Amino acid sequence: MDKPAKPGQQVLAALRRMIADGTIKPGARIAEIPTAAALGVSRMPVRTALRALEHEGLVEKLGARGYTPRAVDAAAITGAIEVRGVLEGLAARRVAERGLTEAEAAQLEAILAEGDALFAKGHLAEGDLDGFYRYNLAFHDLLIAASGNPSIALALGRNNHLPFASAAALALDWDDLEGEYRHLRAAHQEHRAVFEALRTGDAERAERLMRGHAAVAVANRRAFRMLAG
Amino acid sequence: MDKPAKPGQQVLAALRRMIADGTIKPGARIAEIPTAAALGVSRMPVRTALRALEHEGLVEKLGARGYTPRAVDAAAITGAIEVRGVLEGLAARRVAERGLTEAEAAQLEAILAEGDALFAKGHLAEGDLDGFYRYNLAFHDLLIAASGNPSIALALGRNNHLPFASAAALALDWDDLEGEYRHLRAAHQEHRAVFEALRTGDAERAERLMRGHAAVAVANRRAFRMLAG
DNA sequence: CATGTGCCTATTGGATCCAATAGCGTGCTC
DNA sequence: GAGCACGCTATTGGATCCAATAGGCACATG
Repeated sequence: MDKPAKPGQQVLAALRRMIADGTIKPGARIAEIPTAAALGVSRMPVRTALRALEHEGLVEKLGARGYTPRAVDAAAITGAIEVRGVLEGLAARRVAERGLTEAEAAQLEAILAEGDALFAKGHLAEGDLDGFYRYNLAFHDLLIAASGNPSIALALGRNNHLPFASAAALALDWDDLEGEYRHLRAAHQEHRAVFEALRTGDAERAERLMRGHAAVAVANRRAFRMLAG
Repeated sequence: MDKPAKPGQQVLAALRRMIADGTIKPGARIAEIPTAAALGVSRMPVRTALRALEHEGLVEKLGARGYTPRAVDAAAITGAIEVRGVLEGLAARRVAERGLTEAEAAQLEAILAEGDALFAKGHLAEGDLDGFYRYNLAFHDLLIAASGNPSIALALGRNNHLPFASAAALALDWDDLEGEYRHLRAAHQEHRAVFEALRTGDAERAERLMRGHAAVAVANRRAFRMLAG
């Protein structure tokens, strides 16, 4: 399981990482040939990856002189999180309006039970962060899938690539695990509240809750500290 | 101006058209080699175009057996329009919250004046449809740009490729020009209402109006008739 | 007769090569 | 001395070739 990654995917991941961690600074040119040489592949996967990153909005074409990373500042991240908020809010609204099916309710309950289990003992254990990651993602994904509107998932696909913008991107402060425990538990309780709104068919409330749920990520100071540092 | 199109762009446009007009039906396989042969180019631009269309959500990968057009039904279009509604609603909200600058207000007023001129004489002339198209697009684009959130424009980029989903896609019933005149004038009046909400800083109202403005496109029967026929 | 296995072929992904193009520097001219 | 034009070079886009892979079919076996 260490090396099954296809070359093309590795190039894409490598470029994403380099852009994210500042190895390639915004404003710097990204040409195909040097990049391909540096990564030890041909120009082809690099070209593919750059086109994909352009579609994702991470880089922008620089005329006929290659690409350059798009500057990603705190405002951009905030904007992406706002977009996620309204899209997931729309998903929640639609699910509430349509009403939960038996199967969906059972599935959501099962997912939320995982969350309950994580926080039952009052603190975070080692594997719990990974557990929360999966639980959180499952909740959001199921909600989006249940919305019955594929355009929502499609539109969300973009934002998830920006750092900290995705629901999957947990910005954890490892120096303040108690604080993080409270944050994550609050998020879990918001999930429960959304679930109640869905069950009762309160579309307005479901949308509002879901929007607010995304907004808390904006308040996470850790993300901005990392940007500054 | 007849032949300046780059080969790659032509392939992309050709595939889009073929998918839109049903030359390639959903469920049918799109393989690189036959497609390239049919279009008289090599596999490379076809590959590029298919990747782009996949990002746009018009086709989906069929395992290792090529691509297939995504089925686009009335529900999909409705969904895309809903997404456009919440995104443009978010843009309007942000502009209203932040307040219009002098320059933005003047620009919007100039654009709206174009709309006023179009409807002043009480009926639609020949070139007016084109005029409305440009006016409408200018209004929406300016609003999105003024939101200061590039993620909105990025997310909207996806939906505009689906037929009838974009603000630029006017579904006109050429057999009922009087009815269309009323529709378009109503849209123009909604623009005016949004502008008022922006000026007064009523974010809630601006968002609601903008959402409703997108929703009227859903009610347009013409789109569904075209789908059926 | 059904099922599992192994080979074969069709198809995509990657590498290398070639052509077109745009930017840029230099030199000439006014 | 400044501006324009020409040619050069760097870089992307396209074509062709090769390798890896997955799906399908046939055959053998239980």
